[in-house]
Amino acid sequence: MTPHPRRRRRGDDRREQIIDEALKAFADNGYRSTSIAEIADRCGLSQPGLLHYFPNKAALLEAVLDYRDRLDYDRLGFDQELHGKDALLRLAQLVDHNMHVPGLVRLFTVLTSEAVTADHPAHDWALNRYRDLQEFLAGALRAGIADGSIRREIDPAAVARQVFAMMDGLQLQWLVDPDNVDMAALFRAYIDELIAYIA
Amino acid sequence: MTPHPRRRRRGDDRREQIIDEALKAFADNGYRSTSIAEIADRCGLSQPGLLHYFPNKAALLEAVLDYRDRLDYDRLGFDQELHGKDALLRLAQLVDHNMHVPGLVRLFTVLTSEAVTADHPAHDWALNRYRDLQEFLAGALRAGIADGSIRREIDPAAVARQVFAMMDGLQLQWLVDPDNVDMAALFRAYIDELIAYIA
DNA sequence: GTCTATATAGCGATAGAC
DNA sequence: GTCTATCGCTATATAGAC
Repeated sequence: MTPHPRRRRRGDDRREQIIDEALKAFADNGYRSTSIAEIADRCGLSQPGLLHYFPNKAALLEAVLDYRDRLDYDRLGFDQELHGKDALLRLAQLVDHNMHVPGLVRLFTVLTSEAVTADHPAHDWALNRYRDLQEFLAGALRAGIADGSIRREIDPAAVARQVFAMMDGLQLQWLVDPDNVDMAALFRAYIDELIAYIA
Repeated sequence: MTPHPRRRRRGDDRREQIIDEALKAFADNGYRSTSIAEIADRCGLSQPGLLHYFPNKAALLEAVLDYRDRLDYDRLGFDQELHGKDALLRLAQLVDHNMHVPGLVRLFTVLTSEAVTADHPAHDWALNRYRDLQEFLAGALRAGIADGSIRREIDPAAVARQVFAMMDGLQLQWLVDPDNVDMAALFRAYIDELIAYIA
């Protein structure tokens, strides 16, 4: 209450609110089908009122994606230099958690698929996101090979791609039919078998 | 040339042409972002001219999905009662082939992700498609268990879901970054390991 | 910082002429 | 079978008042 003008500026709150509502809206209907007027409305703003904070729709999308990446990377422990199996188990934990935030999962899934066309404003984001995730896991697997906990014959880059493919594919099936797909259990079963295979 | 009016009606050609162009357009930009005027234009038709063949946009989408399903199910040999490993190898062949038809793959990927919201006109299609595919493969795996070529401990329904998850996830990565993702090789490696594991 | 008003463009669908 | 014309609606973005 009584927001002190020196430290807690109103503008920053508005920005956060807009990003939050935009995230939900993009997750529900994708980027192209969501109007900024609808997002503005959910914030109790007029459409030009929203455009006071973001110059255009693409800039708003970018802010949403930055926010989402920060959440995910924090949860993954991106910087923590995890070794092979630890990184895989961390991913299984992430999928467990994702079942409680369907909105975020839907945002990622809808946007990534929408962004497969090269001219989409989120195409570079999708490309870099896969590269980052793949390098994170491939690095962890290489570390596991180095310390002898993972067999030398396995291909870290290929396994990394397969793991994220399984994760995304299960997310898609879960989103389409949430009551009949236990995403976390299916992913954990895959990870357990994979760990047994690569050890 | 010189189309005989009795057998080869012009209207059927037009319908096929419209479906073909609609498929490409939906694959490029999704359903919601594609206008029927744009599809009509690619066919050398006006927008009301197109609506002479399909009463509305959703009906056109349905025709496109029917067409796509027919292509896929034919290629899978849906009716042929394949046993365990044969069905898995057939899927690997399908992924090989898919690398030559990126448009069809994109159609499926973009539409399925768009259709995760329950009100989307393709939502039921996506749901039934996964159910059909999952039952096809789960049935084949059960047949493999029955004839002793697959271990009794494996869960046919779970493995079937995982296999299609891997397929879809690799498709997504391939579409985002075609030059750096060898979808067919990654899927075949997964299938080979899976066959070794379940045998 | 937020508004009203508006410019400009696109959408799906229908009516009716040829 | 295909067109022009048009309705009613929605979109992004800008101009300018308060």
